[in-house]
Amino acid sequence: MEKNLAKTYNPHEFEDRIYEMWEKNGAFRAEVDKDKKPFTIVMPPPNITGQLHMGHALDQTLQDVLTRVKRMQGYSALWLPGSDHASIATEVKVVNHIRETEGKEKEEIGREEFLKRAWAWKEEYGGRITRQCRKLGDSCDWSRERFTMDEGCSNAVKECFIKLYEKGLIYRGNRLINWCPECGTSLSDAEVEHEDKQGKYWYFKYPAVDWKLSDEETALLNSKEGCPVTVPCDGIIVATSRPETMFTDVAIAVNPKDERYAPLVGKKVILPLVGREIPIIADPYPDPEKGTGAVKITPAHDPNDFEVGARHGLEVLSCINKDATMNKEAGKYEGQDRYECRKNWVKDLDEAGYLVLIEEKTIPTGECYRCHNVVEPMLSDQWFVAMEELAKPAIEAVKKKTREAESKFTADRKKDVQFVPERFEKTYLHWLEEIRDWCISRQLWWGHRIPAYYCDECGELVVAREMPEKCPKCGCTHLHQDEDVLDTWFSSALWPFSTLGWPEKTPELEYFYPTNVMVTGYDIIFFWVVRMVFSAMENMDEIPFEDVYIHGLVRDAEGRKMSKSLGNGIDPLEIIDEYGADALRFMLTTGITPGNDMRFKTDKLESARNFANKLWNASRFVIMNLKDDNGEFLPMAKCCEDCCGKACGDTSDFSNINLKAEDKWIISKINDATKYVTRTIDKYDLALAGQRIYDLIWNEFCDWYIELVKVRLWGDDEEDKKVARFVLVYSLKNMLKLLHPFMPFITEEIWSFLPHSIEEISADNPNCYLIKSAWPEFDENKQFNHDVEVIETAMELVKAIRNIRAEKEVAPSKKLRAMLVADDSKYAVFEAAAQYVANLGNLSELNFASKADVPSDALSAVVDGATIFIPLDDLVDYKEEFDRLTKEEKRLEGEVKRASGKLSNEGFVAKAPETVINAEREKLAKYEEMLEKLRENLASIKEKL
RNA sequence: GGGCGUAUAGCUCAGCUGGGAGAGCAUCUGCCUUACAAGCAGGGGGUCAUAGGUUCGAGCCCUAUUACGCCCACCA
Repeated sequence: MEKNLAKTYNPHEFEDRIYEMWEKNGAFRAEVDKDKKPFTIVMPPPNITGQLHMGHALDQTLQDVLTRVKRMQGYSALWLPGSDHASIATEVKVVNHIRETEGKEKEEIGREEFLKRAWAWKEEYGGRITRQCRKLGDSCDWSRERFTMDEGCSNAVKECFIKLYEKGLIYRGNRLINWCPECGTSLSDAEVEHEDKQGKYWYFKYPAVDWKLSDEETALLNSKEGCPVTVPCDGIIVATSRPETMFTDVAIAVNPKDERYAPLVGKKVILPLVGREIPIIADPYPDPEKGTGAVKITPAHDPNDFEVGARHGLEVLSCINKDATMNKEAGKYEGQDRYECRKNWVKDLDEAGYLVLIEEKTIPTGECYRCHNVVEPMLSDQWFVAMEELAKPAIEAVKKKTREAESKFTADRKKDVQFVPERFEKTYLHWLEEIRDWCISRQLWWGHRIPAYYCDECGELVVAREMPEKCPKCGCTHLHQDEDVLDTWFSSALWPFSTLGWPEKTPELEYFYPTNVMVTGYDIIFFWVVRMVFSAMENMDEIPFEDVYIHGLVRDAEGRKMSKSLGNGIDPLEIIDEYGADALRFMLTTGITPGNDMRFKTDKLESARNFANKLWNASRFVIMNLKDDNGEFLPMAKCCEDCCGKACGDTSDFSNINLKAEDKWIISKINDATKYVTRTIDKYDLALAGQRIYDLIWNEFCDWYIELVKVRLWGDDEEDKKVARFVLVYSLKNMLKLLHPFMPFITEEIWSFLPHSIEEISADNPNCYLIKSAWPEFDENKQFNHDVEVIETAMELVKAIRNIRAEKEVAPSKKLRAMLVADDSKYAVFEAAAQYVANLGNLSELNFASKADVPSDALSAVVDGATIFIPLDDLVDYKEEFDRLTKEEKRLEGEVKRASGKLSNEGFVAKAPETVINAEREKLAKYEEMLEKLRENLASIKEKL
């Protein structure tokens, strides 16, 4: 029975099967294990509203790579999955769904029925997302899966809310908030997106009430350059981008330092058409340089005006309803939509002669981050978190000075949060330093209902976990709960510890917290990262994570943001169907620089898929050669006699194995790569790590080692065959381990075809799956210098021969005769290299010779320490050969010029580090010698021309 | 108004603390060489945005400029 991989790489044949095996065997289960160090990542919970998009795929693959590496390095690695109820986003979807399927509005079916449907939605779509995570290969501990509205998380929310309320950090207040008329709820500042929109300034005249300016005063008023309108003597002109708010203007403000308006302060004007008289007040807010220098004040519809109003004790009148229609303050426009009213109102003002000027302007406009409708500043009773006190520890947790001062003394746990890349620290700090109170109540049903109760009798407010039996003030037994729910980010903010059991003191919380790294996109630093940090500092008195690894956005091939409206989104599941999850993962993790956006190009995917195929075939080659005629794995080298008796490659002790130079070479390459990959992954440079593994497998193992080893596998030396097989398996296994975090499926599949040691198939590891295998070990001292030099010298010569072949268009299959003229000093190296050169260069013979023995018409190539000659008999075109050598001469001349230029620079010799100077001297000597030899060859060819 | 990012081969992008410009794709040439045509071998292609500066030495550090992009911000 042939036991080998299928002929072609087809990820669909094994990806699902392997994932099932992992899950069945509890491979991702992370235990509280005091003998191991914990490593924790808590997954940013995807919303249950939809399906996985490419951003999730990137985010999760990064986390999975990190988790798998740490798991292999012996940590108890927990990647905790979950999903977010996404209050507003889900509610919108469920409302639409009910409208479509039942033809009803949510108010018609009532809160209770609505929530039933929302939970059903959650069951359906929440499950879909976790299935998609599995397709991606996410190695999360599904037994610990959480949901932001599950019982534990809900308790955490209540606990936190009550604690903050009792400390006075949560309060209820009537303040100006952002209101989305479409979603019908308040929004936090972070949920409002600012965009410059094309709009207008309308300049209106507000007529004077019993006053008139003198000619001098009028002239003074119009003395300012740049004022777009001429101000009359009997009224004031103000500009507004929102005329529909005029109904509730309560004053006109001018700057007290603005001399133009000094005579008018204290006077009154008439609100056009409305007829109400309003005062002209002096306040520092208006900027004399802008517009006319006079500003209308509408406290209920503008945050600035609200403050001005408060300073002057002005009335707060509102003319816009929560559905963005006008109320009775708007008089005959009552009931009209805000924009319809604007149109009619401006028209009427114009006809009445109050409209002075219209200016086209770009207006900064606030939009709802969910539905992108224009947000209305609105006075409303809401719950707020007082941010000033909470922000301080969150700032300290990230600021550099803290880190430097404390890191020296921290034993195990870090006290500060490190951003990767560091620059996002600025974004974070800036936002936190300017933060305002957080409006956390939402006029929605889907979410954590605010744990506040009101007495129906006396109106007393009680904040408690459960509804009180009776009012503590009046004893009335009729209470009702606050109708609102909390901002969805309130529960997300507790995610790093609520998922581990807080407020209970669970062993998990003790062991896995603080988490090690939070992986997320820069687009939710404000929404989420900031709030997790201050929530953790407040509730846990500890940071929530040590590192924040910020990644960019996945854009489409043209660099546009993927979005539903553009229809340019790419479904990760479709990509997996076409290329396999491994290819997608490799593409996502190697094509990026931390913090930068990436473009989704299919050529990168193909390249990753081809790489998988390459590995597949190389593995097929290895496995193919492991077997004897009976289809059994052959007994292998010494190491294995102690364990499985097979070519398990499971050792790094080579002392009893008679390694050949190429064996040592590939082992040293694996050591180099392992060191490099370990180092770069520790720094979150996954792309560099992935690239190195790619090079190791493709360029070093496939292109060279396999080719070098073939002749031995096909030879007669049975003992040496065993060595070759052993090194093949050893190399392949270590490469699989390095690659496994990036491409878990294919590596696991190949792994299952390889022989394993007793340890690897022990009871502890019954399925020998790679996921529990150790990260490769590397030995700093194991460099095998001489042998490595032999192989690399051979590689140089082979390349030179191949170059000659290609340039002269000699068929690769044609055997060539070659002569090598080597320097005495490196003779031994060339002697050892000769067999490899002959094999890979496809030479019929390779003789060592002295220059005198070489025919003068031979083709030649110079390498460090030797010249190789290929007598081509009648095939030589001297002109071509002359050109070829001239080209090479120019290259060497360039090298010599560069090196000698440096060395003749006094400053360089005086100031550069000695090692750099010596290296440069050696290079110069080498290239001068090579150039000299080449010129000799060139001269003899020239004679033939 | 503040803050940040990006400009390197035809395209998409790497380039770690300054010490001989790289990859993938595309392109050209030759190959079905018994793991792989999703492949093998060889080649061509870059004044590292511009201008200064620091340095023995700059793609990398500093300053300014230009272009594109992003984020924050209560200018009527």
